[in-house]
Amino acid sequence: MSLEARTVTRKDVAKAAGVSTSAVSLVLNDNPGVRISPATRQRVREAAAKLGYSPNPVARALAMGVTGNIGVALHYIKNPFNSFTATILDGLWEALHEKESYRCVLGQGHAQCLLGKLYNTSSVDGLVLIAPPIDADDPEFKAALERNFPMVCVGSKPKGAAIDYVDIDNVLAGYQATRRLLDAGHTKILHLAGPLAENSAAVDRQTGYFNALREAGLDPAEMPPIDCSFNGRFAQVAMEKILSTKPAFSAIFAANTAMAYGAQRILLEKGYSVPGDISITSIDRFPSDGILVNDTITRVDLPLHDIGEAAGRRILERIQKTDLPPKRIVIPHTWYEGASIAPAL
Amino acid sequence: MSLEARTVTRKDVAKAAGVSTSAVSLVLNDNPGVRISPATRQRVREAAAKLGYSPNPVARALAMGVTGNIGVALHYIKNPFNSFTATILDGLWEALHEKESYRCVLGQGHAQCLLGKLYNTSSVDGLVLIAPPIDADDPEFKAALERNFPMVCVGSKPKGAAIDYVDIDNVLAGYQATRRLLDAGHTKILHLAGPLAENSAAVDRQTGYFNALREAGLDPAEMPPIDCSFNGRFAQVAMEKILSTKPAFSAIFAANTAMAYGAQRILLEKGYSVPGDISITSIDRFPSDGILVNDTITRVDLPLHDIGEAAGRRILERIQKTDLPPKRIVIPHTWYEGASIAPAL
DNA sequence: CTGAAAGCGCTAACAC
DNA sequence: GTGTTAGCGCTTTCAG
Repeated sequence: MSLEARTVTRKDVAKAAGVSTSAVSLVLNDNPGVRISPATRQRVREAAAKLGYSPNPVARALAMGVTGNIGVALHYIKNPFNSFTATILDGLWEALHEKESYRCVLGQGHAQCLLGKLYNTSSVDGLVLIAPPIDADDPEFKAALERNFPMVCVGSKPKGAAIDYVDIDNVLAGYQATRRLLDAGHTKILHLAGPLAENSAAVDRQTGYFNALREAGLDPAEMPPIDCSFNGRFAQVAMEKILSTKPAFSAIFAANTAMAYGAQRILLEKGYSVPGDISITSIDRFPSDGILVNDTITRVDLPLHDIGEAAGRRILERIQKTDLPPKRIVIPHTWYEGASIAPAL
Repeated sequence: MSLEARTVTRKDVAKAAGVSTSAVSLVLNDNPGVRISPATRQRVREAAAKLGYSPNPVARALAMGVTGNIGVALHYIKNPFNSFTATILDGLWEALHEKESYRCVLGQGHAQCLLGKLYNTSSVDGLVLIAPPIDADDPEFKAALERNFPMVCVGSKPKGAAIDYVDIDNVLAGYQATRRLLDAGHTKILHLAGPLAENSAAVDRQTGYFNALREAGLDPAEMPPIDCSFNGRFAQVAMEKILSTKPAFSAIFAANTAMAYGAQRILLEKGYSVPGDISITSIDRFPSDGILVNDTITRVDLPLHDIGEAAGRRILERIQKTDLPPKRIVIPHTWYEGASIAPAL
């Protein structure tokens, strides 16, 4: 009897109720197919209640081989809980609580310890990877994939991996954002891309951009997209550099709004007007906290909550039936008409 | 050998390395005080690496009695991941990853299952309660408290509970927000309070409001605060009702910005100008995503990130030394001068 | 220095 | 119907 009161276990309940320990399990788990006299049930329940017994989830997990929690791998190095991930989590959360109540275990997302720390065979029953910065032949990732460990990717996936993948149609989104500018008469459209090397969404959006240009008879090679790493700062730096040479564009398609705002900021600072001189489109969402935001950039709106929800439902599905074929789940997006586009001169 | 490859265990490693299973543990855990021949160590490590062995965390947790993860109880019924909690989590996260890498287990926060589901004696090593809607004599809560189970409250705490509590000085904040209006010459100040019945922060802010009024020789009883439950909608409803009778106030102190914006919205709709006709102060923060927000309400700024960080450090401390006396941790806040105050006429 | 053995608390198959 | 028993995978004491 140490400082902390001894934890009450099945044994105590069994003794108190005058039954065997397994009887306790059977009663408390309402094990179907096993019938126990109502009198016994009653006694067990009472004893459990009186002693304040609740089964040790760790022991239970060890015995049953399931933990009841699913891991979420966030990868944003510095601030994993921005409003982007938060909205996804919110949707995920909702899905995970629809039926049984799974818990979310949040894991650090540095590539190396991503899987090793979180997954580890049995600490979680499944894994939701939010825009994972892993590549397809990461050994841990490959092992998990081969073992058929339940995983679903959100918003981006390791190149070429056969794995569930939830996202919008990024090619379409990139196409629409570009097309909108083309329709307004713009022909010189600068594309601020995301991290093309590691983010499949960035690549897809760029593809959409290329498609739209080609469809309009323009040459994508004329103005190569700029990799700003989905980062507003980088976009600012890039813009400054570009503007220092005479700009040969009248519009920008930024692959996310952080870059869009970064670019806009510099444009305004340098005396350009938006959309007067330069039009902008983007792909992203806003924090929907009911706070009034300066909501001006015309864009594809990301249904983050829905994406999270779909991911949640899918991981549950996959935990149930571990041998489902990998599936791409496309969430429909919408278009938001802001005030960042003007007709080309 | 079922569909899923058999998981590789200590035994396999032991066999492969030609040692006993305990030797494996000893080597892999770098158990101090136990010396093992470098040759053996080497062989064990190699075998483990080759087999891709990693210890089962559940079994380990059961054997050691610690899980390495800390539970976070969110209570916002509908959308737990708003930018408010996200910012706290972000700070918490940072603290939890400073040394060893604890994991966060997120739990549903409905009062009943809050503790029962999450805490359960050994599924988590400690608990961070974010503005918990529990009361001090909830049996589970009391039991945990008595057992000295590591817990810390953030932003609000069960009335009268002897428990660690991290927050700003809400009385001071309420005082400052009110005082600022008084200094501008306002004497009829409406207070939109939070859920006074269950949220200690709301109560404290109200106390600050009362203090400021009294100090100025005004009678707090003249215009009773309105409980809007920290909710923008409720604030809107309340405002409409109040405005339908001739408003007898020239300023509003809203205990959070959701209410402030809710109130402002109705005021604008009804043709009042802010701050022309009505001045507003508040206590809150904004999403700092680098997105341009319409940042006009003058207010006390909530250092949410710092609060989360402090909570993380504290829970770690408390896990280490389980018998620390309960402590109130006050995080300094700052003042943000927006544009929502005009001198009283 | 190494290996055997006893749990951690729970579940589930299997006799009684 | 009810109780006994053998693990789940790991740690750790205690002999060898």
